Amino acid sequence: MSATTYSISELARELDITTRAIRFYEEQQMLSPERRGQERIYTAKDKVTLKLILRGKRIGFSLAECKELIELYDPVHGNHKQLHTFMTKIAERRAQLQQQLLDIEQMQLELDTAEERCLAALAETDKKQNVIS
Amino acid sequence: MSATTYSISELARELDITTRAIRFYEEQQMLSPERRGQERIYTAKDKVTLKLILRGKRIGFSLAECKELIELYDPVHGNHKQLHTFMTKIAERRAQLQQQLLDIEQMQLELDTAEERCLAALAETDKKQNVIS
DNA sequence: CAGCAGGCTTACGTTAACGTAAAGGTAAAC
DNA sequence: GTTTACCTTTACGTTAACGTAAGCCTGCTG
Repeated sequence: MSATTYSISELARELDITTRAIRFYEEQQMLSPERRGQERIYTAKDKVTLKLILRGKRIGFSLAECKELIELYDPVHGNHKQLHTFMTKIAERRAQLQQQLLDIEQMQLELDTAEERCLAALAETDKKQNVIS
Repeated sequence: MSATTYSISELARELDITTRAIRFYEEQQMLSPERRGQERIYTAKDKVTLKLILRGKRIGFSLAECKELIELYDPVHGNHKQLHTFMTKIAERRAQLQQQLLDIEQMQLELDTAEERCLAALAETDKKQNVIS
């Protein structure tokens, strides 16, 4: 069972990012792919990590925050105190996500009314059109 | 009915941002408060705009995107073609919000399992503690 | 009237997250 | 054997979104 691996450009194509970005994430210690000579070899796990990063970014997390999320996802190795800080961070993230849900709901409502106003205005211009034609 | 107005530092305190940020948003044409001499005078509408900006930022929108949202919120004045571009933008934003909802759901699930692993690990260390004590 | 709180403008500094370019190494293909 | 297609490192450039500081005006207040 030879595990599937990826070259950097394969991953870049598949995830629609640049190789530069991938290397940058490695600089930031969010990835540590194996090497065959100089070349970076990525595993399925690396791909998952990258997807986590991209998802984090989509909801406006900084790379630093994404890194924390990845560490949460990592096998827990810490001591009692570390575990508590982890739990605290998880709670914080949860609260943030909750706030974002509210924000998104509100924004959807506003898009609704904005759309209504647009439609109403369109109806107006259509009327005038009819008068002319 | 003298409308309530705010000084820049009042708004800053209330919304928990700096006066610099508020002035910056004005530079970016997202606000245009009246002046009494040199001093900026903010109305309730300005406050709403600022809240829109802050909410946009919380869900990871750039200021440029926030500005678009504000323009959507503005009284519609455009012509037929403009209205259609507006509607398109609204649809785009809606799709983005929808994706964010999915992303947040996924992340919540992952926080769940991360928390479970933490709790499990805590239970382990507690066991050892008991053996020692 | 000196001092302080708050407001203004102008302008340079800073951080994050890459983009872009230069210079070079390897391996298959023509 | 030299293009072509990748890969590498190093390093400077760029944009967004303010932070920070300097220098100045103004209206109280002790």
